[in-house]
Amino acid sequence: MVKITLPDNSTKEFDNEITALDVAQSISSGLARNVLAAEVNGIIQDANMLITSDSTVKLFTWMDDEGKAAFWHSSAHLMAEAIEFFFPGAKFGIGPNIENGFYYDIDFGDRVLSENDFKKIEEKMLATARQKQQFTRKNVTKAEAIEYFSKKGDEYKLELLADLEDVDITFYESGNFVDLCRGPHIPHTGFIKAIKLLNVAGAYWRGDEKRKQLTRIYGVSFPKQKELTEYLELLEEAKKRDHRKLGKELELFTFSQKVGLGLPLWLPKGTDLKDRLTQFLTKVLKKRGYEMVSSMHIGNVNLYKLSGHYDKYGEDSFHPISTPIEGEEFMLKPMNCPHHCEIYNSKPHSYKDLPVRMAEFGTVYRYEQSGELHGLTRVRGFTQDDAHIFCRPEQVKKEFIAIIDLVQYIYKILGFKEFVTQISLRDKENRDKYIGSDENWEKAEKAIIEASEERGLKSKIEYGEAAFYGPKLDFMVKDALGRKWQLGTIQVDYNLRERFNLEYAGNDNLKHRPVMIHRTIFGSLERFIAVLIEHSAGNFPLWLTPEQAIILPISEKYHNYSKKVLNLLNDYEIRTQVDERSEKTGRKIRDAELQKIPFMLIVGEKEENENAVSVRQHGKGDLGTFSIEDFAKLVNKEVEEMIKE
RNA sequence: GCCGAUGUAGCUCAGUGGUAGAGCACUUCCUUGGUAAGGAAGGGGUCACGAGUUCAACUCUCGUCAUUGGCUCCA
Repeated sequence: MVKITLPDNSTKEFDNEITALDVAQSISSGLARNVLAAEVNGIIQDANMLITSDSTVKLFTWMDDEGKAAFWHSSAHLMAEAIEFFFPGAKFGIGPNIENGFYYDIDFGDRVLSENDFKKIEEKMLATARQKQQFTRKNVTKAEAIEYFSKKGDEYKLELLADLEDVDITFYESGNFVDLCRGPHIPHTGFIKAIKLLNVAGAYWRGDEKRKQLTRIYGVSFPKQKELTEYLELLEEAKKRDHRKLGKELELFTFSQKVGLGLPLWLPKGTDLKDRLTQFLTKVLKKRGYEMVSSMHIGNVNLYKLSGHYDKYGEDSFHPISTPIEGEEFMLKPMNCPHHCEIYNSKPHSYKDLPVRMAEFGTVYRYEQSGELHGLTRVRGFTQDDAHIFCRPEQVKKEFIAIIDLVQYIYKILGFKEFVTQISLRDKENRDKYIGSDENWEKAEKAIIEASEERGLKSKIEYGEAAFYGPKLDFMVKDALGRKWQLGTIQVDYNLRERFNLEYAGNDNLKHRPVMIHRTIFGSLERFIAVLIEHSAGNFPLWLTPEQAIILPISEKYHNYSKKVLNLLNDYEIRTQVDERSEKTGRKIRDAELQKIPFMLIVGEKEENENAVSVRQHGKGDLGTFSIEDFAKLVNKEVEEMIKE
């Protein structure tokens, strides 16, 4: 007799040994047809594994992340089998499932695999899938496993084996492919109905750039063709929203080989957008007790040696430049914090002055590897929306909460409704990697956790992800396509206050060290604007967009009236232009729509007579006739609504 | 930096071992038109760059640079 407890706490009893599939069958045959994997007493395993004693069972289908994981993991095996068929002797590294699909790292020896090979591999995979091959699990000893892969000549699997204990080593066999694998796998390959191999890439064996580079093949698979189609449509949509494409089309920024890699050139409209963003943020920050400061683009190399950044990141910075006569060395500023420390040190501080909140839109330069550069999201020169807060230890939590509120407010205004947070703490095992006393760390970690809880954030806690100088809280926004982007970060720092001898006089009249908090909301303006472009598909919020409206005269006869409208709207601080080209109205509308300008104001005889404009909204169509003043009020009211706290 | 792919007009892209193409954009002219492309003519390219093979290279080979998908890195 086996007693099975299900997640809803109901129980079922069976006479014999059973599998999770049998459990599913006892509930409904529909469920049984869809079960991909199961969790038995907390362990995720194959749905067809025998259950011999009373157990708690959870069943996973395609609707569950665990089900998808098994599905994609099995798809990776299926791909490996097909690849082994076409490329006998290929050696296999690892082939896991990932967030959206799977990959397999493979050593093809002298052969090269290209995307041209995808089609035949996909077809082979589908043909195999249709055979409903079972994944057979086999317990093997370490010696047996080593013998198998030695014979096969797969040194990667042998290396993986070397790290495994001689217990619970399992092989999975499906068709002609045998793999060292922990599982779980789906019951048979027949579930896999749609497959798409996406791209090939080089990937270092075990992520170590000193080791051999294997060929990584990414793919995705689904139980229904329709889901694959939808997924591919999502990828298409992402392509359409690519900020590099839209940045060009909307004339926001460009790059030039002559200027240099990773050094963006902001065009007039992009500059306008960026400036408006910084102006808005400046206003918000001042309201919240921040003071704006500014520092230069270069700093003495000794400054960064003092801060410790030179030792740690000197390799990733531009080489020092020297003054022509004295030979004094300067570096392009890689971060703002040392400069801000010196601003703090420019006068003595009392505990009464704290916290000091110092903000700067500081442009910094970092040597990013050439292969890393990507549009505006990874560049060599960028502007941080940086701030440093110098406060007393007991103020840390309050400051943290204030920053969390600020970040939330800003994201909301910019149209990001969802974000997730991660708290990065010390590695529990290895505390030597960090500087600062245990006491301070504990205080700071506690403050972060409490602040996060107090604001109802469901932060994921990661141990070992903290910076060497303190714990941090990171913000990741979700964009309109559900993609996550890391933007803001709040970090506590116990390093710089020692190195820069930061102090304040306490109420005991003794010198104390302030706690320093680094924080950014966007990370970098460049990166943020890239994310904003992709999130909004170039349809920026009305308050932020470079051009809010465009005036479209029906013909030359109305150019004078158009200019009158332009001047009036300018008086209302509405950003607009007149399209004076000798084109038909339909054409002007089309071009304005493509430029994603929020409002088109069509003016002709009727409007001139009535002192009005005919308003068409981007993506929506004709809104009817408005007096110029009413239109201005409409825009300004909407803008006000958008940015009010 | 490493592995793969790509590089033809301002943009999007065809194309062939034998004198370089389209659409859009641009210029000029005609047109003055009411809610997503009016018409005509014209200008514009060392086919990324440099070598090699060939009677002949935009095309084939190699190298360089850049772009791109990843890997590694990210104060």
